[in-house]
Amino acid sequence: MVTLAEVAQHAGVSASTVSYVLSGKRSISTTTRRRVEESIRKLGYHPNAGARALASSRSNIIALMIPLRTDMYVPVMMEIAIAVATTARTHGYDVLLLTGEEGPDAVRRVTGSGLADAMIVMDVELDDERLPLLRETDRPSVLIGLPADTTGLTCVDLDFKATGALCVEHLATLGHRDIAVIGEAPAVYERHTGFAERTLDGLRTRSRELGLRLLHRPCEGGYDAMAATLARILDERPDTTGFVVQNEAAVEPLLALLRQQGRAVPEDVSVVAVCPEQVATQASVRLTSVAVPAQEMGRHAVEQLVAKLDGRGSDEVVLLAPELTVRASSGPAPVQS
Amino acid sequence: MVTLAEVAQHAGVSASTVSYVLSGKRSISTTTRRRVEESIRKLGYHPNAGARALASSRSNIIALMIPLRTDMYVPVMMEIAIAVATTARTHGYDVLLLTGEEGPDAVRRVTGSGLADAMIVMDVELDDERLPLLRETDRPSVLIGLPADTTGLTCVDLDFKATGALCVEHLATLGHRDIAVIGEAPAVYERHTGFAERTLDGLRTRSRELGLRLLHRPCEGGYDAMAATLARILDERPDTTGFVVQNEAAVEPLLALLRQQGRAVPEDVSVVAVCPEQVATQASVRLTSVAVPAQEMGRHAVEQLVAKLDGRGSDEVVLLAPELTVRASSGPAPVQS
DNA sequence: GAAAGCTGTCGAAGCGCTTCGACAGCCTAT
DNA sequence: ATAGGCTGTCGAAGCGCTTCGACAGCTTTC
Repeated sequence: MVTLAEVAQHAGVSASTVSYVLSGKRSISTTTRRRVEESIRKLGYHPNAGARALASSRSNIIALMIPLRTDMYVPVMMEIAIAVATTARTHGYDVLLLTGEEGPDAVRRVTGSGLADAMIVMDVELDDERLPLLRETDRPSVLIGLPADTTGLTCVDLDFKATGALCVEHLATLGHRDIAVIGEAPAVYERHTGFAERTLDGLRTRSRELGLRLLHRPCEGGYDAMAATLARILDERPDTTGFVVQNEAAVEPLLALLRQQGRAVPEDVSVVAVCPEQVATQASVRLTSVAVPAQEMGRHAVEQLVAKLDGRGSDEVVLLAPELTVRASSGPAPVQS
Repeated sequence: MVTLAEVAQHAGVSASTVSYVLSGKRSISTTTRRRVEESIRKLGYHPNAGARALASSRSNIIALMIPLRTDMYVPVMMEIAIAVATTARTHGYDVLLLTGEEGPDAVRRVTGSGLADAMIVMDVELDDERLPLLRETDRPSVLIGLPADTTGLTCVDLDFKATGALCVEHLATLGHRDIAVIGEAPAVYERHTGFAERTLDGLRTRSRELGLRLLHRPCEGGYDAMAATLARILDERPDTTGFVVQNEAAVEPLLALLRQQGRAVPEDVSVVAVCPEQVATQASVRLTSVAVPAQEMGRHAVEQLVAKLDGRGSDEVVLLAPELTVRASSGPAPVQS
């Protein structure tokens, strides 16, 4: 391993000079800088991460806590993770991958050991047990998601309430009066994951305002679960003509079932999905949808964090505005028979 | 931040004693050990990661390079990543997430800086440019995937050649003579990703041995692409009764199209998929499939790596045996008309 | 032309830990 | 009783870097 000292010797300067060339924290003459940079290149020098962290008490690592379970939104999680990793790199940070498994202990361990300078927490529950720790530590953090109480926290998320409202509005504009919501698996609601409840809130509030009838049914992914759920919905509300789906794994089964039952999309029923773009465009009917802006969320979270680490930035909640893209799965409600 | 020295003082012992309690590298009397442990608990001590890394030249971090593109196998990647992270934790390691973006430079940076003790590389291409670096560095590494030349490398992967053979055998046993393979996107083959080519190899070799007719067509995911590909296949080989699908995003579209064309699964045509279990069980027809053992691959990779870091273990290629699970999408070939 | 201010460089301290050698105190074997 | 061997503990060195204060050699200012 090449060390700073060796570079210094090779360039004929002191170690501190090399350090300052690297960090830019003091001015260095152009000639010296060039000589040092040349030596660094020639020797293939890479600063030792441990030594750096020890001396500067900065590890240049951002911790990312992802959910352990993979019962939902896997591609979204992955996209966020990748956006976080690439954005972090552009700011000189690396990303440490933590699973939710350890729970609050992971937070303690990471902040206590100085392993990471800051952390991003995904899959936040409404009353998450990690929140008190995040609030009291001096390490910056950003949540992707929205807990019940956001005081002293920085959050980034899609505005799911507005998303729900947007879906309902779209269907209402097309003349639909009876709308069914096919939601995430029951476990997701039981866990009080914020986004699911907020979407529902938006759906309900706006429906009421617009005088629509709304029926919400959670649904496991997969064909069989969807079949049962759909049967129930059509039994309870035979006049349903609008569907809002917030469960990737239910999208394709729903379309298949509707087709099978002779209900044409969008002529007889309209479907609006809340899902990644890829799912919407690759489905068997191109779906009118509100996209989950995974990449933007990841990027934004890192940028907030870097700002905080640089002493800029402050606690705030950023809710990204939803955008509804009209595709082939929604159209005017059929004329009342 | 609580330091080792403070713990030592609190427990009335020297710093080195505390260190030895923590590492277990020298014997410590039970009474002392207990006293120290008590102090650690009381003070909420966490060893400083940087200092540790510097003094021991061990960071206790494993780097995981995941592919940047998300054009295939996202859930598999995620499952591997999570398995790696959780397995690593049970051995006292954390995981650093690197995207393929930086390419070979990431390898240089990580090994040069001592950021990670070892690395796991996913999405290996047949002639990957990171391989020379991995071979010459003294840091252990494990590839998930199989390059063309494995000398001096440790690899874990599903035996995709055997997987291909297994799919063909299953269909042959059921009496199918004309088989079509719906593969990954063309880009995947152009990139010479090992698994795709190896599967194809297995499919072809075994077909030849069994006297079957085999047609391979790459396919982008999604409904439209699948429609075009299927039309082509049935045009070229109208007698096709067996399908092997190796592209998650093509599975559901294929089933929908077959249904739409009045080809019943499994009465008229059989479908065998190479995909994660979840996809197979949640599809609109429960799919006969060979599972990609993502979790096992991740776990195995970490265990190999830990063995190497402990001075045990050696270079070897481990190909996991494929297992075909018969479900509802395959059955006897229809009687020749 | 002396005081004051810059600029560019250096030396040394110290970050918190691991680990090596030393050694005190005790037990066992002769 | 004494040499030798264990066991448990300590002190000190050192890992490779950052950063602070010092200062030499300039330039500017009145």
